[in-house]
Amino acid sequence: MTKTLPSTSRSLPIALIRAREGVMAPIREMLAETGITEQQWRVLRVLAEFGVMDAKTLADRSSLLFPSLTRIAATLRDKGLVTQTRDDKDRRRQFIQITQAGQKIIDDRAGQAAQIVAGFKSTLGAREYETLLDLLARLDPGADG
Amino acid sequence: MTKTLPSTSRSLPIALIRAREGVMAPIREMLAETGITEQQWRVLRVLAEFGVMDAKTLADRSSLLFPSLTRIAATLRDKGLVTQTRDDKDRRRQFIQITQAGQKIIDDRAGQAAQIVAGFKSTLGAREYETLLDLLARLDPGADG
DNA sequence: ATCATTTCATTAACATGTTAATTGTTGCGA
DNA sequence: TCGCAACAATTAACATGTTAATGAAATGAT
Repeated sequence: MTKTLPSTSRSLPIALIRAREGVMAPIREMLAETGITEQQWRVLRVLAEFGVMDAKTLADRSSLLFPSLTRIAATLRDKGLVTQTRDDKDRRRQFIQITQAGQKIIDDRAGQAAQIVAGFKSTLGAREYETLLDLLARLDPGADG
Repeated sequence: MTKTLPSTSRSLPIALIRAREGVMAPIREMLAETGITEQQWRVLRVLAEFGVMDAKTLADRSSLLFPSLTRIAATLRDKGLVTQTRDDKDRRRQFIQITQAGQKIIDDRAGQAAQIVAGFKSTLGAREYETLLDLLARLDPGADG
């Protein structure tokens, strides 16, 4: 027998897109005031959390493809929000570090961003929020499970 | 007190991105053989499910922004997969319809796509799969709830 | 009828997603 | 040492995401 596709209204890929749009809309609105994009914010957040790291690790932790990170890092460097330095031991490699200006953006907006996320958590309820994160993690092949 | 951001590993936006990547990877792989993109596939699926419709409705049902749909519709028209006709009553409007060639792509791949989705459903379990769709819908401001 | 407003659609400009090709380095084995 | 595979990073090329500006057509008030 031939399986039929689910109606688009119950399609998992489309549901993921719409949920992401719903969550990102207020965050993008907040970030618009800072002049940086959602992806640039993600990179700065990872750098703020883990400190200096090589580009490959940064791309992985930011969930960005390498070509995207190349462009984003150049943009952030031009804005003075990160610095790039070559590894003297292995000159193919590059280290990326957040600057004070970059850290200030994180510090200034972290509370606001946390409130937005807290809003969604209270919308779903703390218990279902955790359930959602667990289920999403199980769709990610990069995760443990 | 100031709330702190969740660790990026438990960030809802990042979890949504990674889950979407996990789900889309095998679908993109399948679509690569057909020469159409994920978004083009989404447009064709909506047209196959609902039939001819105006561009605005199509953009909405495909979860695409209007400028994106404009380009995608032009691409699909050039490939002979859809037709575009002006509304004689209101010449601003445009109707878009799937062609036989477009329908054939859907018919040829629908089973394969359904199997991929079924794989995720069995990974999570039918019950949790439905729970996930419900939770995702509650993050979408466009939905009812 | 005329003008301002609204609506549908396209276009522009820039950033990112995605795959493939290319460049510069390192390391290893013949 | 030479040559080559492997790796890090960039660049290229095309498609899409996103916001803003613009064009084109309908609507409504006066």
